[in-house]
Amino acid sequence: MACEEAFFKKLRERGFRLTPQREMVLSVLHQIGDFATAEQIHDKVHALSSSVDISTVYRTLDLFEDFRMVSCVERGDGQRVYELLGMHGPHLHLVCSGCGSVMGAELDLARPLAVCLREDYGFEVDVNRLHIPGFCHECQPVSGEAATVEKR
Amino acid sequence: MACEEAFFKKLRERGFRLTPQREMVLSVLHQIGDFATAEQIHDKVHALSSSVDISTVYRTLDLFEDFRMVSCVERGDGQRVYELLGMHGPHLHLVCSGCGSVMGAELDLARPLAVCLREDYGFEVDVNRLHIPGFCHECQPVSGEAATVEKR
DNA sequence: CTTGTTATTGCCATTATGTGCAGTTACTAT
DNA sequence: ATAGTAACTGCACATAATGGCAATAACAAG
Repeated sequence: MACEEAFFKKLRERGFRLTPQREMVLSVLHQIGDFATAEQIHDKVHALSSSVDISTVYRTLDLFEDFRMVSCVERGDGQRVYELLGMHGPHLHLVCSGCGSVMGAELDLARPLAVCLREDYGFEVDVNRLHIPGFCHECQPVSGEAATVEKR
Repeated sequence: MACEEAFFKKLRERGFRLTPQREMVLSVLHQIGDFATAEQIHDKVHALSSSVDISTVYRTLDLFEDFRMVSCVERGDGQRVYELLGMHGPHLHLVCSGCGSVMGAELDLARPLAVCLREDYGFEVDVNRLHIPGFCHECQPVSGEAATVEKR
């Protein structure tokens, strides 16, 4: 695939190396095509080559994130999920605190806020990494008040 | 302090109990008056009563968060810091990916975005929990391009 | 004050993720 | 093709945070 070639080239240009592990992680991400945990990714990579360690998967995902190839969102439960960017391109992540689902949203919606924060606070927002907590349509909090605390 | 009394009352109304551990955590948060990690908080609580376990501190902070007494932000390094709300009231958190500092910002700035997301996506943003990654004034990324990946 | 109920705690095991290091291997230049 | 160099990996271990559970203790009612 052309986009992968381009990525591999960019890797090498910056002094990184193209290893089988990195190829496999990328391929698995492609195959999954959706959000996946590091462990799910590792499972699939492990099926291809059983000696690949999960720490390598983590490091690879970090690298891909630096390269804006994948983005990572913290799901409601204490686990992170990784998504291959690419065709969809970068977008906002709406993370539902109720069901843990992650929805993509138009990135430009955050632009005005970014401008405000730059002008008023000198803060340069990294919109790519912005993820927004709240409740999706199905999980709307009961009544108008959010400050209701439930007993476990 | 009046605000603490009010909180304790609210606790009891909802069937929670007022324990010395919870009092101590609250008092320590007050004393610190700034962002602190769970471990920093635990250290200070431990000085007051040496048998208090760190898991209790975590659970207490979670509870306080549910009650909107504290808010928690994920700092750049993989650690979370907790802040006592109260006088400052809720606000946006601007988290610098460079130095890890956390800056407060006017909460209303996020309102227009929240409205968009509600109308276009049926997503109810939890502005209290919104924290925004980027770079503070001191840590502005070099040149205009953010996609530069450095070798470790 | 005594007693009963059950939220809470401390302890310890477990999970998810990150790190240090020595051996391995992708790439570069000969 | 060969050798040199430094990025990368696998392993073992470190760390932050969470969960299970029996013992404890806060609160309500008598």
